[in-house]
Amino acid sequence: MKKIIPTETRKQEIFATSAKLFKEKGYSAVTMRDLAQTLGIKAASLYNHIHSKQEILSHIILSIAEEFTEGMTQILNSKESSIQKLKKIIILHVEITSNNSNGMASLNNDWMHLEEKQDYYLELRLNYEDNFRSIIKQGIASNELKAVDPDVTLFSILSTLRSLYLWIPKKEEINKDVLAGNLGEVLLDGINK
Amino acid sequence: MKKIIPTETRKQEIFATSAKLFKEKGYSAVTMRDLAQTLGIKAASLYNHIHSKQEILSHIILSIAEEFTEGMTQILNSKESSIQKLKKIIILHVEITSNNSNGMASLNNDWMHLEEKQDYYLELRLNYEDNFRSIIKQGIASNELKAVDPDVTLFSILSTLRSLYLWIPKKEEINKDVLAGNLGEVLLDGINK
DNA sequence: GTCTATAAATCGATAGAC
DNA sequence: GTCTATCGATTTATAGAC
Repeated sequence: MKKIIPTETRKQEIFATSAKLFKEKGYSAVTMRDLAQTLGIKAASLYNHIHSKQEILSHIILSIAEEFTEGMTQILNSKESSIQKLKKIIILHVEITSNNSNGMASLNNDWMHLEEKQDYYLELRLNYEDNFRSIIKQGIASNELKAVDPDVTLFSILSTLRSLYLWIPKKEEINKDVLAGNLGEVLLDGINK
Repeated sequence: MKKIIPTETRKQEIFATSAKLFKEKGYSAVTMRDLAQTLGIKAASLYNHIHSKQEILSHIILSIAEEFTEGMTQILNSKESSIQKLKKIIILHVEITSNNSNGMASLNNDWMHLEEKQDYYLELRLNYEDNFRSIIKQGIASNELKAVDPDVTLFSILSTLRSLYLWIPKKEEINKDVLAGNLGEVLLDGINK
């Protein structure tokens, strides 16, 4: 009796496996044969589930980007201190990265290989950074944060949060809340005694 | 009269142009024809100066990696406080990244496409991280630094420093010393008032 | 839903003229 | 030192049998 996998499940499996391979070698270096072989099928069979390699990349990156956009919107609408908003942003990154660390690699490193959807992705990213920066500026204005160059602060925190995908998979034993807490300490309070 | 470019100069030009293209699209997505066209010659002509595409990547990444190794050795040998050593590491990253931000992109994102030299690169990187971590641990032991998880601290600072290549090219008006100073404030003292 | 076979384009690299 | 021409391998994607 032949094992039949429903298309929708197979499609999710293709996205997940692709993200894993894209993280290891990057979008351009992963061939449809690599992907098929990892899934235990032939390359041609992939096209019964997806239309193109580009569609895979598009789905991986944009689904995460929209998740970040949604999270940022909720944080902006919450009536809390700037420090609390920054902590919520840290939690947002830990949460999304924990659930999809492979996809985060594509979002960080392979967005430039997006074709039709690249402009849309860049728009989401720019808006996200603008909102992030506005929270930092608000924190400085309300005297919660030190008056360091907001761009340096944004760059520093965001660089760390964007690199979480490299680090979280190696720290599986650690609790997400503990990690977010430690990151909040280091990123907000510093390490100098 | 024909313009003749000495091979050694041309070779440096090939390395520099490759690093620029590798930063934009990644090693795998840049073809020898892309590279040649940017240089205004034909692809076949490249092979009068270099032996393979792999040789280009190898040179770009390993020359920088060895620069970091050398810098770290000097910092380790300096008899200073842990805080001062950390500040020197920040300066080292700002310095190297300012001089070669395109190459830093390859070092960060394309090291997995190294072939013969990959093990050597990974050895240099691992040693660098071990030395970095030992400075942090020493700082905690001597009561200079807060007793946060050393791995979280290492990850956070190193993520920011490794991302400098994305940011420095956009901030050309800024002085390197000012940038290193601001980064030291944010990374070491935090932003919370 | 998966397969074999193959199309059409592109890849890194080489040979040899100038 | 650069060129034209080309090789052999590999790429994404399609057609059609089962």
